Amino acid sequence: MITDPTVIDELINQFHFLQCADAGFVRQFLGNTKIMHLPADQPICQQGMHCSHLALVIEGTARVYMIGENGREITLYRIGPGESCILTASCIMSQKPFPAFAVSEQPIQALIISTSDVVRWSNQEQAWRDYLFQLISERLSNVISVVEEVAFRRVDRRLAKYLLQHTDNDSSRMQATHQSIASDLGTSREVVSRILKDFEQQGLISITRGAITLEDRHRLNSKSTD
Amino acid sequence: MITDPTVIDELINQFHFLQCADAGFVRQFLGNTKIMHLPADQPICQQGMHCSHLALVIEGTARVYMIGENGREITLYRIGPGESCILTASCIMSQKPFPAFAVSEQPIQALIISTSDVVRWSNQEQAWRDYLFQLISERLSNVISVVEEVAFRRVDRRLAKYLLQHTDNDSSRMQATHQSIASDLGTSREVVSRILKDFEQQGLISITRGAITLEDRHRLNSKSTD
DNA sequence: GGCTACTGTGTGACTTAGTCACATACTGTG
DNA sequence: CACAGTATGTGACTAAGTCACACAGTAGCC
Repeated sequence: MITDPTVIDELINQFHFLQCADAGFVRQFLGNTKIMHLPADQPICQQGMHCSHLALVIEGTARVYMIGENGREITLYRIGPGESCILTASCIMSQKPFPAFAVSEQPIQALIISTSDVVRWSNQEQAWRDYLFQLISERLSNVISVVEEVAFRRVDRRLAKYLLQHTDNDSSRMQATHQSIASDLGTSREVVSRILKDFEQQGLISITRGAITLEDRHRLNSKSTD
Repeated sequence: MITDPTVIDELINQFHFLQCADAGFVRQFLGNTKIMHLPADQPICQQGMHCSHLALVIEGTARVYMIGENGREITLYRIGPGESCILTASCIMSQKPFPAFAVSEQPIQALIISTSDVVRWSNQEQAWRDYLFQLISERLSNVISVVEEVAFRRVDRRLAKYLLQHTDNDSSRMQATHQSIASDLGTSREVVSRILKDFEQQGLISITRGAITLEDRHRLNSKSTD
């Protein structure tokens, strides 16, 4: 049950479907959900789990990833504000176990919705339904582009792109260990270390423990495309 | 418009949602769809296309795959009777371009539904909606398991599994070129050829032009798991 | 039959990736 | 400053992908 009008305003602002939905639904929605807080680096879903709730992220991010037999990881996608762990939704709608892992990265504030409400509302309110479809579709194309990456693209180019995407244009600096990068890309730490070292020797980046600074975004960009 | 009562019986039998749906919807459904025939090896969707129709497969199969920069292919999943090119549905619901390719493998007989009907019915009929959610979710987990395969599993083991999955227990023979196998697995023809040759030398299979016969399913199975 | 074009397969040499077993370096805590 | 814990570096090796080209089976055609 959510009552604070400031919070309600924020929610309506962030979750577009609440703007399109009719007033009765919004009332019901606010009456049946609650806000949850979760610290950073907490597991959210385990592989094989059955999901009992759907979380809509208000603040913070979560990472959804798989673990291979060898212990290597690969990130499927991240969930940010306004999004939801749609794999959960997908599991709810198809009643299958969750095929991956999810963990909070930053502290998370999220709306919690019970599976029964998820299903009920999807039969009742078009705005909610559209939101669900939208998210699942989004994730499907996310995951498909992950397939493309791992199946076809060279690690050095993927890494170059990754560095560009994870830094601002001005600061050009990112906090990350080689292991965390490897886990995102689905490769091994040694490979990342070697390629980074190579980039450094070419003057594209500079490396310090736990952080990387881009020195030549332009040349790095041409590396990433070929 | 579909009127033939035999055909209607078959459809209701094959598409479960028609059994759950109310009579009015079924009437509407049959009134607004038509049956299409497509020969084998015809392109269905191109990457980047906007989908104008959804096809529900009655008979035959289609393959949904991606092509990498280098020309290599990887199969994301196949669509069989009772299923639908749900990527299309996903594109329809999220209004995004199609991120892959689809091609008929065997001759296809399919129900054609316009995008507007897809959307309209999803707002109107729960059985149809559930069918869509179910399919998209299914595909999402399909594609996720493809990620797992390519990111973590060795090609020889994936190939062993592939051979077992694509042969009956009794005949143990399959028609396929090394290239077609490579395109399914997302690797290159040479790699498949070499591994197959290796399997042959170990007495697990025998190879003839365009076909493979399994000689020792049991040992092949232990190869596939490790 | 024999010629030809086409498709399918084999192979070596080379590059890129991933694995394993370590060595080494940095950082915070007491 | 010593220590434990985390982060990175490196060589040797295996697995996978690329490239160039050889060669074998098949079908059509005269």
